[in-house]
Amino acid sequence: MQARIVMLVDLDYFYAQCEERRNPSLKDKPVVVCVYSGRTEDSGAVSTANYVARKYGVNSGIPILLAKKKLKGIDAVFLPVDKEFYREISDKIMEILRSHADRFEQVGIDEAYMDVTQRTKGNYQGAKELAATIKNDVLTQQQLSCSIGVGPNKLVAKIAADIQKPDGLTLVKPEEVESFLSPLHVRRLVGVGKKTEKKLETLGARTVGQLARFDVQKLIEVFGRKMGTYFHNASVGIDEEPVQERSEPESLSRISTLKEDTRDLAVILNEAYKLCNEVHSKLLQRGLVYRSVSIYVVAGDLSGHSRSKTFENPTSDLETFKKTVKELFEKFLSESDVEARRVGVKVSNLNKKEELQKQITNFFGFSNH
DNA sequence: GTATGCTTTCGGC
DNA sequence: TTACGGCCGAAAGCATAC
Repeated sequence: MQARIVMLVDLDYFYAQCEERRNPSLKDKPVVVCVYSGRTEDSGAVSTANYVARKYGVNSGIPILLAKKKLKGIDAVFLPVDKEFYREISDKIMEILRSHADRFEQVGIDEAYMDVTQRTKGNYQGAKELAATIKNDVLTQQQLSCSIGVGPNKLVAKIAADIQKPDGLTLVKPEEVESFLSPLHVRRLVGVGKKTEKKLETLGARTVGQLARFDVQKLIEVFGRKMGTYFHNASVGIDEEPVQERSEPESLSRISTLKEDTRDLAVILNEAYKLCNEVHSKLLQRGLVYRSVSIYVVAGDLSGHSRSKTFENPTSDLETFKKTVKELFEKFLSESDVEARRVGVKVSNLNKKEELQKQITNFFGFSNH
């Protein structure tokens, strides 16, 4: 059993960089890729901005109108998201990355983990050269830059990739892991959210280094065996999570913004059913069945609310989906007095249809041995 | 007590 | 002065099971 070498490849400011590639004259201007909600002209939020725009404080998630204010008087370009175009580019780049990996795991549209232990023979100089080759291949074949983190596992590779970007390459060798992680805030560890951060702070652990000095037993007392052990391991850079193909998504959802805020069930369902149709057609395309249905409401004050229901048995039925969505919105409206600004629907607990049938067949047909 | 499953909320991109 | 998406998986809280 050899020590692993894992890479995390992150495509830089992905949507905006795709737009720069399509129209290179944008390159020296602020480029702001926006999700327009359609409620009013320019209502919506910024999805991604290039680094020229970021210098002006234009970051992901801010309102489009705020971005325009920050860029007032500047020769900036605002574009709507073109997800299909980005998806095409992503697919081609992921193919390149996959060809350089022993094992490959795509995470979202612009990130992937690669296990490169075998082909680098566990050698970090080899890994550095491979990473440089990958960056060069992506640049010459698809004209996009990326940032790569290299380390002994996914946890370290992911954090390393964040150290230098855009166009970064950061290696953290096993003997460097401790000094690399020590000064970082505990919040950077996967599994540490706001509440856990608070709890750890109370215990006196703000940084990963401070967490590492805690007795495992103490952590187990506070967080339970599973999480306590996990936190201890993470704090000293131990992470055994394998790089694994992610074949299917865990959930499929659609959300959209209403013309105006409302509590009118008919208006809400009219929109929600359209979303159901779209989610359902994606389900069929992928040959998936669902076991849970959720609805989502963003209120006028932008607070989020949801309701969900899980069935005993999986189904792919559209009418069941819509009926459940209706029940959940009725439930939500009776329990809450907020007005809906955006409404969404989601299916989760997904499974491949054929595999389900295989399981049933196996169970009923071939289990008598 | 700890694990597991379900529901709701949070937060990254 | 305010302004505000869409999608995903992770986190957190709770109930129940072992």
